[in-house]
Amino acid sequence: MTSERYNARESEPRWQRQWDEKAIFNAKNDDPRPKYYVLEMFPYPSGRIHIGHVRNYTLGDVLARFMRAKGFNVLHPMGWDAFGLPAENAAIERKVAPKAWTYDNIAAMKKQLRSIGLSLDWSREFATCDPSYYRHQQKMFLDFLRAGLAEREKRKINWDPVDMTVLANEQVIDGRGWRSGAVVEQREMNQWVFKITKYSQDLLDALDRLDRWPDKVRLMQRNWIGRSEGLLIRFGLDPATTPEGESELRIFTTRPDTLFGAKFMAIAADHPLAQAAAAKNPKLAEFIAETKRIGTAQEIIDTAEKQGFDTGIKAIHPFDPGWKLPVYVANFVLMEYGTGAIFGCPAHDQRDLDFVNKYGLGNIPVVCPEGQDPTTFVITDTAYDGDGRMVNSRFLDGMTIEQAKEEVAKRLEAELRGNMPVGERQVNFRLRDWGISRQRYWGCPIPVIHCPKCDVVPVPDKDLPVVLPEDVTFDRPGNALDHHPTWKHVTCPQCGAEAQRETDTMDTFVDSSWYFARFTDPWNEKAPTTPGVVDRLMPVDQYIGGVEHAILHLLYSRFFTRAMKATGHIGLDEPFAGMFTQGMVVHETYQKADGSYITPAEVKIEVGGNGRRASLLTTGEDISIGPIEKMSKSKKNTVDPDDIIATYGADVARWFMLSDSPPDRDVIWSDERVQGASRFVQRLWRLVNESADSSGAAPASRPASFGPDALALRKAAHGALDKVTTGIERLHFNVCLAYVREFSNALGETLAREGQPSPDLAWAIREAAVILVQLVAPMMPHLAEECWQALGQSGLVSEADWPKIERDLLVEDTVTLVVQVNGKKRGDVTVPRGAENPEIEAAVLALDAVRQALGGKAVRKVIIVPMRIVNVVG
RNA sequence: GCCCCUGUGGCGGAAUUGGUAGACGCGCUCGACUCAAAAUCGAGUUCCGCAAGGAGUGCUGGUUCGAUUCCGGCCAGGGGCACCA
Repeated sequence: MTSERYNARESEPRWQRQWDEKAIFNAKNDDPRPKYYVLEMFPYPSGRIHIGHVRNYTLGDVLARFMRAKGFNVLHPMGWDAFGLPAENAAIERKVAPKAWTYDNIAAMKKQLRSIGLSLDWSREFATCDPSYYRHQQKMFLDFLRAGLAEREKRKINWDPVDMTVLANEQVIDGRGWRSGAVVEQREMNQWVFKITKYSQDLLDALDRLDRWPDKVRLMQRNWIGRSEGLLIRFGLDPATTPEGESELRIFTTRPDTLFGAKFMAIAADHPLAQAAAAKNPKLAEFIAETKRIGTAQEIIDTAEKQGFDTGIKAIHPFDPGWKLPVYVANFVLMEYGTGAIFGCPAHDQRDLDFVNKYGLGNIPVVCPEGQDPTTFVITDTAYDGDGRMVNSRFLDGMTIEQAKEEVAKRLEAELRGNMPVGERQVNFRLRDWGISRQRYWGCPIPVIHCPKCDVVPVPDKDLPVVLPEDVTFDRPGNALDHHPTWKHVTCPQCGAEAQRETDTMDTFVDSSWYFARFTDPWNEKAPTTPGVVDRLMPVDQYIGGVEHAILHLLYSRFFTRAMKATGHIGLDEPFAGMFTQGMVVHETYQKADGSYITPAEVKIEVGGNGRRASLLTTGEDISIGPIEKMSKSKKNTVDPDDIIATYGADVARWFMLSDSPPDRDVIWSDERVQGASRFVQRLWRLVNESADSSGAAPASRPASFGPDALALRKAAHGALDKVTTGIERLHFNVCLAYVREFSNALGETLAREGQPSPDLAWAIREAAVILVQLVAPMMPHLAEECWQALGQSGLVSEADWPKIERDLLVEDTVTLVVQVNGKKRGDVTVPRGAENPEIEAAVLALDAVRQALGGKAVRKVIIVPMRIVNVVG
């Protein structure tokens, strides 16, 4: 018997080397078995992995190892999202080249990742900053350009003044840059965009079919795409009040039913009509300028009061030529959405109501709630946006909102001004095209050349890749690529004239929008993907990552895959068949009396009768235990994966990550519980060794029959196997671990019995131990290998087939039914499996507890739920 | 403001399609082993009650033989979006 403790520090690197040498985790592209593609979001090589990575990759690894055991050709690759600003910041702060810094970080992180014991196919590893990757990205950019999926546009863009770069709308959070946190300014610039809006409807519709995605993520994407159905209406303008050359005002509305409640029109400050009117009205021009100035800081917009300025222009109501509506420039109307103009119906829109109340324009209710007398229905401070019947609306009166919308649309579609219908049904999306130009050095160069004669000229395929120069300096702010003395100066590929390279690089979200496809054949030097391969290994069956990428990365990837399909690089639309968003790792915070934060390592926790106390290890002074928060450097509540692995081993870290919380919820890092995981590792090691000892005399072949002890153990083993199997398939890892522990307790109890086991029990113990080790193998692979060896099993457990469930063992001969009287539990009754209802009823009614609970009352009804419960109603 | 999610012991959390609430673990209490500690093993641990028994899944109504689960209304916490027409 082994009394030695399991030594993870010695064991783990040994097994990692063995897996490595045998290359057992490498997927083959010509493997005939069904494939299973597990992917965790690849990391940015910041230099160190954090505990969140450990959780992310452990979740994926359990699935990968499980599916491999189930006989799938598992693709489980890893790479590096290696372009991005931190490398440039490091270059500025530490005078190291971005490339060297990045690759050093990759080497360091790879070493750390290996220490977790992940079953990754490292043969497919790549970094997105490598020309062998981004050359294909440049190729696809040119393909997109030819297909009309990439365009150059003069656009109002979000400028981050700290990072000195453009940000996509998605990257502006609360008016600030997502990375720098600086207040974002609006500027006009030439921009490369990807035409994601061409797929707005498709990206929306396909969400319904992504049934293995979290509802939450689908909903977020739905909202982000923001489809709204409505009516485009061309309002005529009163010529007497209108600047030369302007004759109509186009608005978009989702509420055409409220047209008779209109009190004003409002247009954006940068609407052409506003500009035209401002030409003759200095005060208006001043108002517009003011609005735009405020418009640069999102924070102020959010808190700004609704303001307007009467242009003097009058619009004509489409149903009544005599009805004139004042046209205001308003600070709450955006040029970017719809047509940059609205009609205001104050009675049924709070914002419009606030506006008219400020400028004294009044309101007329046109929708009256059911049961309310229309003649007394008045709106003062609160707009009514509920359901009801149309009132004060001429031919619409009495209709429902839906009927009125339809009627207005029908009439305005039929009415012509000039040759154009006055109304036109339209669908609007909130989604904007994806601006990808970044004024940065450390990114994928956009492969075009600006020629003074030929304009924008794509770099010819034969000249790809356009490689980043390495001799760059970061001595002044802005784009180091643009500052390079020679790189941008080239001749035009078409006419040979002196020309300039595009010095903008691509948003790093482009890099991560197709890496999953590249993993299918990263060795292909000629093309981004290989036709026969990519469609066999894609889509990703299970993608795992943080919910923070629910919109940006996932939506971009869905678009990019469609664009790749349109340009012949892939055969499918949706890259991720299954998506899982894992929770964060959080930790308590600790603060000294002066409010400064203390790291967990510096704190001693004592648990007494009156709760937990914390004190400083060094001085013993009292420390207050603060709220549980996301791990962050500023709160100092982080734990270092290296420390954890050095102290406890990777298996303990993995087991802990899986054990406490469901994977989609936050998990609280707690030292006590990590120690609990550590205890289980030792317990399992003892249990397996004891099993090996007590089953030494087991017969080589399966006994013909089993005694009650052996049978009970076998039932426990196969029961656990069954539950863990379905648990892993559903990603309910925390529950799986509970079943594993339950089963290990059962094995422990069997082993604790006195005396030498009989041959059949010895055989059952061996079987149980083997199954236990296999159940644990996806979660704690190193320990499992060690145990596998201790049990004398051949080969590696990482290569073993998943055990076969003997379903006969899951079926009991007798069934214990809970007995209730009037819904309250009063006992139970055990009957033979397949007993008939009258038989059960008789047995139940014969119970003393039942008779007592009935207290002499007659039985009105007996409800029997097969295999579960009997309820006697008295 | 709009949309969504989540509320179960001291704690993390279990609980097929409505069918024994609290699996499993952490912590705690008591005991065994030990000179002692650690480790390990055993017993207990939702609340009230000596017990019999009763109450109990945020609160409150409802549907049902039966509700943590379904429906209505509140309350609390978390997340997403936002002058979006």
